[in-house]
Amino acid sequence: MSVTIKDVARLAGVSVATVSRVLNDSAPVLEATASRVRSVAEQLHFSPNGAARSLSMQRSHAIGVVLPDLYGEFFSELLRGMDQAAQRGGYSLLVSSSHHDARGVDAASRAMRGRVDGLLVMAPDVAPGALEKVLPRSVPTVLLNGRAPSGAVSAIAVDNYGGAAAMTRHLIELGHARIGFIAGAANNAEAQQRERGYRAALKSARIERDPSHTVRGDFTEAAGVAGARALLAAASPPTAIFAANDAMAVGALAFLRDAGIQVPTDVAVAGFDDIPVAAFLNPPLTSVRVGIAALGARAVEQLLEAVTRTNATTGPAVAPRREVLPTELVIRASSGGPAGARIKS
Amino acid sequence: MSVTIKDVARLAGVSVATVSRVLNDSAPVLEATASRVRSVAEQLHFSPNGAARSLSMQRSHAIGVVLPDLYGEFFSELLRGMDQAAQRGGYSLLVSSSHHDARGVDAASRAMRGRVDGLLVMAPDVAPGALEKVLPRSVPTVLLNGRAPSGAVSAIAVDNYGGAAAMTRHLIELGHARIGFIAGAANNAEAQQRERGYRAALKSARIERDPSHTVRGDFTEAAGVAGARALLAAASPPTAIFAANDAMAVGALAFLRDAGIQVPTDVAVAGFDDIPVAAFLNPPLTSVRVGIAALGARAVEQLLEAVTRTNATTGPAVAPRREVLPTELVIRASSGGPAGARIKS
DNA sequence: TTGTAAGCGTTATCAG
DNA sequence: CTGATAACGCTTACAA
Repeated sequence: MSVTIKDVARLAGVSVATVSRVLNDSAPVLEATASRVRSVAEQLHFSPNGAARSLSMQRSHAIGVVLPDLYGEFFSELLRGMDQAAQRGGYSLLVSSSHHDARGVDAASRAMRGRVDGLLVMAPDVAPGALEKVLPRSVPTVLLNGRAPSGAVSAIAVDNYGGAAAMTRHLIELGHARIGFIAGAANNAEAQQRERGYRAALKSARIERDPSHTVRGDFTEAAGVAGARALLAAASPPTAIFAANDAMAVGALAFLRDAGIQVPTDVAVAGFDDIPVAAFLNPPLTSVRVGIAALGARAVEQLLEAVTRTNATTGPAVAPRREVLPTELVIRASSGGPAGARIKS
Repeated sequence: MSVTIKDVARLAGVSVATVSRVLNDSAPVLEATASRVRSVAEQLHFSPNGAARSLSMQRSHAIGVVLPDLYGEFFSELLRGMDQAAQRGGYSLLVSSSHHDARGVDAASRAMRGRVDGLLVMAPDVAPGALEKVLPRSVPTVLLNGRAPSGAVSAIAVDNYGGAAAMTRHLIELGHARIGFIAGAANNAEAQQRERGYRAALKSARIERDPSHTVRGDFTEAAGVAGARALLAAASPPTAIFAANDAMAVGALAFLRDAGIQVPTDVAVAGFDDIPVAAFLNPPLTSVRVGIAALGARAVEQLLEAVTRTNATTGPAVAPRREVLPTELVIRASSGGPAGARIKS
């Protein structure tokens, strides 16, 4: 098989303990011995076995990431932020995706037992109760963008409610009274929060909500196409369309173009997330900026803090935290607002 | 700490060996004993420690993925395909990104030693020689979309050359003689191959290449904006722009819109990769379809084949393979071609 | 059918 | 400063 610390020890004429000490410089070693060890290790292309290391040190320097999906620019941004923060802390990412129910999350997190020092779980479509039941208590965990669970687990999320409300207000201020909403899946926590924000803003403005002005999608471009089509078929079609995420807004824009409807002149369009491509769309998409990569990075940082604070023997020793990241309105041409403006919410 | 197999054994009144046998059903156990063990394991929420398991079995059921970057829809698609294929085979993904030089790849792959059964390395901007030197010979490895290395390592790639040539021909057939090219980074293998395809197609058509019709980018949207701007500032500006990837094509489209230039009437635009959003752009983007997720999946499958064939004691026992995936031209409105056509190349 | 014990490759403790 | 050796948690002969 592969070359082990024993091989290095033998060839260098020392004990494995000494090799370990040299390579980690965890204890003083005669420079003569040390350099001999180093050169042998070099020649043999030795690098320590991670599994053995994890087992012995009770630390894997890896964190597990459990995701619902891996579709679209949102997730690559999220992973990018996570990976950066992890690498900064000397950690790697063990990724597992397409877990949409509690059982899937359970299976994924079990499979990671012993291989990760902490868990990042994003499961917007799993009920908090069910979720909490399957989360391992052996490693620190941070929940991402879900419903805040009842119990003692840390969570970080985006201000979905506030962002959606701010966007809705923006459209209202632009003079729109009939604002269509392309919602996300009914059981998706983020989708629900954004929808509540939309409704609340309408209510505050004393605008009665037309039920035919809300259609349900699933966060994909195709759903945006279908959603826009449905909204415009309403008895009194909306003059603005707010999609619960950017992918659906992209679909809406595509539909409107095909239908020969001008944006924003005939219908204004807005999205949520502000994925990188949003600024380059035609027209550029007004959106709610989330700072996706920053969200991922923050989640990792919070988790790593808990990990390093967690003494292996005493168990999780850090109070669960709940963090909500603010959003910012980014106004571009698709809404017909004062392009370039950014409004913190 | 966490509950181990010993705890289960003790509470069930059996030996750890029996617990192991029951949980993996690796040997016959009296049903009475078995169910007792299972129920104790259940109650204790036991799941085996992965590191210990890997160490003992010499198999981690994880594969390492070393990437240059994690930016844009290309990489989320790629990871999606990989994750799907991995999950199908009972494997997880250990991801490490932003490795642009041989040293980075070296560090990443060393860090994965003992934690993964195989390695997927994408390093288009690392010279094959340098790359091969740092690749571990202890685990099977598959190279993704790089230059084919000299030696004995498997590789899988997309037909960048053929795809780019086909796209260039498409634009020529549409009547364009001045075709601008927004290239990728000079040291990026994929970018080079695509550029060679573009040049070859021009040559075949006896079109003399205007040096000012090639500008260099870096695969980002911003580079596409700058590239389009530079091309249109040429003494005799091109009537078509072919960007070496879709992200840059997106940037080009954005620039053209801002400049009030009609696509495809004034200038035709084409990209490469056919990322999912391409079909929803305005206008829809003509591109070279790569099947990004399929590429990732295929890479994992090929690697897994090598992994399962690799006997732990005899070392890699599978002949290195080289696979090139075909591309397909997807013609949409941005090139002004017969929309909906798909041409295999 | 079950238990004992020898690894797997490191790190860390304890003598020397 | 260095070497034995006991963990780490699991699997798997080998015995019984």
